[in-house]
Amino acid sequence: MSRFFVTTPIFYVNAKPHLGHAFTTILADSVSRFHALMGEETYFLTGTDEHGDKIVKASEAAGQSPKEYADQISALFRGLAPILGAKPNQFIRTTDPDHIKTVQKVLQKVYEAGDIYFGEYGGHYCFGCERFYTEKELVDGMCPDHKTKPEYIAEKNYFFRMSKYQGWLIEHINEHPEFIRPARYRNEVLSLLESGALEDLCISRPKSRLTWGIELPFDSDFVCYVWFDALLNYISALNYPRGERFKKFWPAANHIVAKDILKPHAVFWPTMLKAAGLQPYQSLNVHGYWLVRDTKMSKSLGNVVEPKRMVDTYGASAFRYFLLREMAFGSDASFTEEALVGRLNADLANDLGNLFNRALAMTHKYFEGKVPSPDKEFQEDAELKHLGLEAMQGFQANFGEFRTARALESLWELVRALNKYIDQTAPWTLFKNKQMARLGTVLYVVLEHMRKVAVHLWPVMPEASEKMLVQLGMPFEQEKIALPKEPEVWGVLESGVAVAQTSNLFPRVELPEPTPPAPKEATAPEAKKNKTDKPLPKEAPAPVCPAESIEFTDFQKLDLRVGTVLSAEKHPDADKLLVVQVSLGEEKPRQIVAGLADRFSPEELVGKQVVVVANLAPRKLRGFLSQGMVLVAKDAEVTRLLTAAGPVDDGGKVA
RNA sequence: GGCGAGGUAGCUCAGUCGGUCAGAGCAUGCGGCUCAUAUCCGCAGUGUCGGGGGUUCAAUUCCCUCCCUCGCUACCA
Repeated sequence: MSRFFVTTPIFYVNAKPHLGHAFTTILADSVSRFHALMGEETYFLTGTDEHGDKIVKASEAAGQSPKEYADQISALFRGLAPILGAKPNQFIRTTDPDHIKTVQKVLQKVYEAGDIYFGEYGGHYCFGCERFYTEKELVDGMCPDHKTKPEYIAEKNYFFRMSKYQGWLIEHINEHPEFIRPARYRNEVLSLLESGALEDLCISRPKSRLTWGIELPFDSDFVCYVWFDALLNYISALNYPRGERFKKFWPAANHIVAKDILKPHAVFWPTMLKAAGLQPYQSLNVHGYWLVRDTKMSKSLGNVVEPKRMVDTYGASAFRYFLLREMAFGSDASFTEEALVGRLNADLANDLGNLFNRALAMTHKYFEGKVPSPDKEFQEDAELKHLGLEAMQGFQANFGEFRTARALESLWELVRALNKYIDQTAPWTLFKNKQMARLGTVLYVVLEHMRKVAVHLWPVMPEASEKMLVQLGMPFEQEKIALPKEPEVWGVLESGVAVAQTSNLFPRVELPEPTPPAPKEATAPEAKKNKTDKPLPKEAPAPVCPAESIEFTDFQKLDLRVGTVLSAEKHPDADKLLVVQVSLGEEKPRQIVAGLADRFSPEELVGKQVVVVANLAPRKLRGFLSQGMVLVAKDAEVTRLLTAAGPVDDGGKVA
């Protein structure tokens, strides 16, 4: 029996679950179910990633210990799958003792193999900042923040000899087209690998700076870098190295990730596996982002779609269908409730739901609710079967490669063909003409195809699919379904079996009342149907700020000052940069490197009063220290300096 | 600036190793049916397949160039 292991990334517990996490989980669940129906033994893994500096910071902010904090957020993620109708086989946490042991085993193994070595890292440590600075970051040899000379510390860190495997990885990717897909991400990784030398990966953090992590087995003064720890969940969950699961499911691993974590999965992870003497995973499947009204949605922005509300409002099946139907594999997609409602009505209510309802109703009207026996096959029956065969094959081929949108598109060709077939054969006319044998055949052909559709939809909408099958008098039994044969088998539905009287799985829905403002032209049918005699209310002013709001104290963190530009010149080694000296009423003028050379000439700036961010962390830009940021206002057309309406003393505060 | 991916009907997209390849769904208009969830079926469109140039008997599909969008990166602060 062939095997299929599918994973989501383990989600980082520094924020609550949102649409992106929901999608990844739904996609993993659906492909897992698909492969199960295809006759494979499947294992579906998800979980949470809980170590690292960011978690420490977040827990401090919440006034909790890292573990308490991680427990709390992890529980939210654990609760996500059931809401979505997803059934992972395992939920792993990187704080699980078994995982920790495995990570240490692998570290030890790679260490003994000689692929982990001591190296001296960074060196310039500023005690004020509690961090290292690279040569590049230092300003005249001083800490840019504290203006003190950092101490040179030869901090020993452990490095993974990743560079050693660069050639191997390139070759492996070239030889296995399915290793990273879709191809655009494969190309991206290849160009990354081929463009320059891969550096070794620093995989340790000294405990003096971070203790919230897994201790290195060969040096108790260090903990493991969070990515090295996290990626290993994929095998620790299988009880590497001796577990039954590991023997069964490795290397049949198919990872699903969003495009932001492509590099760790496409570069770190395979080279880690290679170094540990393990075979690389089978495929890395990269999907895009869900945008919200074409604006980026992420943990750090406030415009997060709440998966639970969508499920509560529309049902898990419809929500899953929409996400899997709408996002082209690898590309970004836009989430709007209008689009969701549009799909739900057009595809599910009108096409599929109505098909079920009309077919069941006719079975009751003409055959007392029992599946009729088919008689002689007509040409039109054969044609429909052929179309159905191709539709189902198309579904399977695409779903197997994670292209769920195309798979569903293909299956819907059958759904639409069934509606058409009913119209063409006109059962109501056959009934009137007492052609019962033909009528029985027609209805049987429709019902049997509906069964096939329902079975294929199980991975996408398990709940709805099972209800459809109950309505057809054939409750879902996973063991009895052989999806690979479904396109061709015929006559599975038994004649004489009672079917449901009606089907109301997908009622039409309207957009919930406080209709969100639609900046773009609405595409949902409701937009037109809601038209009344009254003129539409004047469009509300577009929400100006999609970003999350901040507290006043956050604003206060900014030290905005007015200053006069004393001089400005082009940066000698940069096209876009100007080096300007701005008087802020301090002893010395500030040197600010501004990316304005393409918009302003140096002469335009000299003598002007500008607004600058005075407490921005200083940084060297192309060799020149920049101690602030000059603010401008811009639209699509112009860029203008931000200034006060009248003269203000240099150093005047903006508040 | 460099690298990469794209620009195809109002919208979302499919497609072409150059020759019925100008398509699907949604939206729009008209017509039909009545089994059905005001559902379904049929018909009708519009498109300079981003602009320009080139190769060819023939290009949306190949080459060059320009413009625009997005991603990564950088001299983005």
